[in-house]
Formats: sequence, C-alpha cells, structure tokens
Amino acid sequence: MSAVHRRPKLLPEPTVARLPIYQRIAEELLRRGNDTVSSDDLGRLAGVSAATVRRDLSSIGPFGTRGSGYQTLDLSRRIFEMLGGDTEDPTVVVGIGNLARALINSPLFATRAAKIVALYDIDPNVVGTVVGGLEVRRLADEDPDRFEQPPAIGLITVPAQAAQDVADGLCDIGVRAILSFSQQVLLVPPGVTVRYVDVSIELQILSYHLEHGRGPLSGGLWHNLGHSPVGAGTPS
Amino acid sequence: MSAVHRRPKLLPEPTVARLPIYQRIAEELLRRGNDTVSSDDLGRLAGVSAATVRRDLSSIGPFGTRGSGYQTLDLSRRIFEMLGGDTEDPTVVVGIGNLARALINSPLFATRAAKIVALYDIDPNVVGTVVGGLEVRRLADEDPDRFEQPPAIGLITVPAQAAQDVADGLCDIGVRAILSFSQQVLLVPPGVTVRYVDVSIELQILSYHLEHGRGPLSGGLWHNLGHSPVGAGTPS
DNA sequence: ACATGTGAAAGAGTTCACAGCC
DNA sequence: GGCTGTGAACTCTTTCACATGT
Repeated sequence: MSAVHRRPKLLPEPTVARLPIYQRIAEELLRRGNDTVSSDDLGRLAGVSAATVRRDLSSIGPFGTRGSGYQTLDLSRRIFEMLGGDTEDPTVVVGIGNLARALINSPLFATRAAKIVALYDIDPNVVGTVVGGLEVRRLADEDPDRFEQPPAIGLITVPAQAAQDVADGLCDIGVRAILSFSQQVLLVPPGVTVRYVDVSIELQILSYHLEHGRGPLSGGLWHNLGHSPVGAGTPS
Repeated sequence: MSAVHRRPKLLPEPTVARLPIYQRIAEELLRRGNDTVSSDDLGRLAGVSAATVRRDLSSIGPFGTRGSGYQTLDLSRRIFEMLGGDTEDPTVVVGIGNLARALINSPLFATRAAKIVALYDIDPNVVGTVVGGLEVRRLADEDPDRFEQPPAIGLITVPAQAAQDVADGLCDIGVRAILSFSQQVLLVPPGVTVRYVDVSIELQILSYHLEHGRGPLSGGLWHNLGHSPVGAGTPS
C-alpha cells in the first residue's frame, strides 16, 4: 500500500539548487553561535529575496517559528535529510590528473552526499599507484559485481576527446549520475543525469556580464550579494 | 539622447547560460565537417527543445536559413561575439594549489574569454615560484596601477576560511567579477558579480536526483540527454 | 518540402501582501 | 512587535502552432 514512499513532494529545480546554499549558511551561523535566523537575513546572505527563502523552506515542510525565525540547527538538518545527504552514494573518479587529485584531497566529501569508492585511469604510469588510499585501476577492466553497492555517481576529469568513451563506460558499470569537468557535451542513455562543471563556460558568462551591465540577483546555482549589515556579521 | 549605447538587447539569463553550449556543439560539428545544423538536432545535442533553440538564436539576431538550418561556422562566431569572447578580460588567480595548477595548465583559456595576468598566494614556499610562465606574488602587496589593463576577473581557489579576505582584496584592486571555488558564500560590494563553482553542491543536487526520480531536461547550466540518433553522429 | 522566426498560449517561478501565530 | 506561511498577482520562460521564406 505504501509503495510510493520515496516521493514526499518533488521540489522545484531552482529550490533544489538553493537548498545547499541555505544549509551552508545555516552551518556557518551555527558555528558563530547564532541559533536562529530570519528569512530576511538568510535571504540577504544567500542573495535571494526573503519571500523566496520562505517559499523554499515552507516547501520542505513548515518548521520556522513565527516571531523569531528558523532554528539554524534544525534548518541544516532538514535540508541535509531532504537532499539525501546521509545516503553516501558510492562514487568513482575517472582521469586521475591534477584536478582529480585536488578533488580527492579536498574536504569536498565532508558533506557525505558522496563517497569515493574507486579511481580509474588509462596511463600505465598512474594505474596501480595509490591516491587518497585507493589504488588506481582501469575502467575497461572493471567488474561491476566487485562492489557490494554498485557505483551510482561518476566524476569525469579526462580530456574532452576521451570524455564520451568514459561516459559510456560509466553507464555500462551502472552509474546513474555523472558530474563532468570535461569541455564536452555527453550523450547518455535515458535515466542517467549529467551535470557539467565547466569553467570556460563560467568565464564566458562572467565576460558577458562584465560587458553588459549588471548580472541578475538570482539564478541557477549562483547569486550576487550586496554589501549590507547582516545578522551573521553583527550578531545581536 | 543616445547615452545607453552599451545595451544591444540584454538577453534572458537562461539564454546566456545556453549560448556557450550551442557554441561548443557548433565547433564540434564544424570539426566533423557538418557545415549546417537544424534547431531540431542542435536541441537534441544540447538537451533542450527545438523551440527553445530557435528562440535563443533568434534573440541574438536572425541568421538561420529557412529550409536548411544554421551555418555552424556562423553560429559559433555570432555566439562568440555576443558573449564578448574576444575581450580577453584580464584575470588573476588567488591560491596556487592543485586546483589552480590544474586550471592554469588546462586548455580552459582557449576560449579567450579570459587571460591570466597574475597569480597570488601567501605561502612563502609558493610566492616567488613560477607557474605557467607567471611569478606568484602576494595579493596584499599588489599595486593595482602596475597593470595597463586592470584585472577584471578573479578566480578564488583558497580554503573556505580565507575566501572572504581574498574577495575583499580582489575588490580592492578593482576586480568586478569573481569565480569562486571555495565552499564559502561571499559578500562583495554592489556592482561585483560572483559565481560559484561548488562541487559539493553539485554532488548534493545529483544525490537528490538519484533519490527522487528523474531530473528535469533543462535547467541552469546543465542538461540531460536522451540517447538517440542525431545529425552529429550520422551525417547525411 | 523543409526549417526558421514569432505571435499567442501555457507553464514556472518569484514577489506581493496580509492573515495568523509567537 | 516581529516573522512565518501562503493565496493571489505578476513576471519570466518555454512551448505551441503556423505564417513566411528558401
């Protein structure tokens, strides 16, 4: 009877992109000792309107307190859960160059949304070496059944011309979400989600904004903040 | 009477984010010898509808040919110009670690939207060394008047706790657009645009999509492609 | 015949504004 | 008094559908 348990509400995409930002701010405020925050301050810190903050937060279930705001601890936890933060999706990385090493050795995976379980490369000088506690292997030689939990996320950090082959290989071993750092548009089977982190596209967008006046105040994953006194900087 | 010269049309933000994708696809098609492409194929490759492609492209001035499509060469060039691609905005990088080295040594700056003119760090072991042909200096010691063209874009690749200070320093030397890789929300003066490249946020978004069914077909900077025969793969 | 360019309709997302609660 | 939560208005985007041009 309760088969469709895993679908509380289906959030609007822009909301999904903003929630991690709210979460990060909530954590920062918590560290500074602010245990509550208003939609007004949160909005100013995140670069969106207070109304948008309230709409976003109410969409994951009302838990603010009228008159005082949201509890930062509660806020952080609720968003964490909503995003499936404690899932620890098994993640693999293909292309162990400078970028991959920077990612592997960074505190990026402290969010525990993803956990690296395998590294791949094709360079014989790299295959067999140990990076961040994991031995680098060959993607083509991989046996999908080797894992208790099959990899769900794949990070692609290879040169553009190799990216499509790698994407195919990842889909073959069962990956269902790809984060690609290559300057290459990827074709994947239906059901696989691809996101791109593309610095050159970011630079082109910034370049456009430099030439044509003001960028907007809110958008995809980014935001533009005005300098103004804010709860975080001047705690009551 | 004609004071507002610098504003040809002001494109919708989602369009600005998609144009670089179209451009990249056009370049790839060009390399493969396809000299024209229809809105239908271009849409399939970019992961958006044909109608959206036509709307986007018509907004930068009609230049398609009815009955046959768009010229890939023309397409690439028009988008390049529209994004201010030949501006070569002077760019500085702060925090010369693994990530910065990966960026500096990558072909990312081949788009010529940005050109690196200075590198900064505070580690005495790094200051004074030469990376990618440029000597690493101290941001705090920098004299803004040293440049003929003052830096317009700043890349921040420092640990989160140092990011705000660096952002302040960048604004001081006149930077008007920042691309931050730090997990830290930045406060900047009005008129400065900030974009974030945040892998941990990307991972959280992917994690959400893994748990709650399908991601959308189009959104901020990303797209989801279905596997289907396409003009690029099967040229006529 | 085929594919663009564009009004008009539909759909999403944001902001307004205020009722309701602390 | 202050701040959340939400219907309603509004704005921005996308999609439809077809007139227009090659």
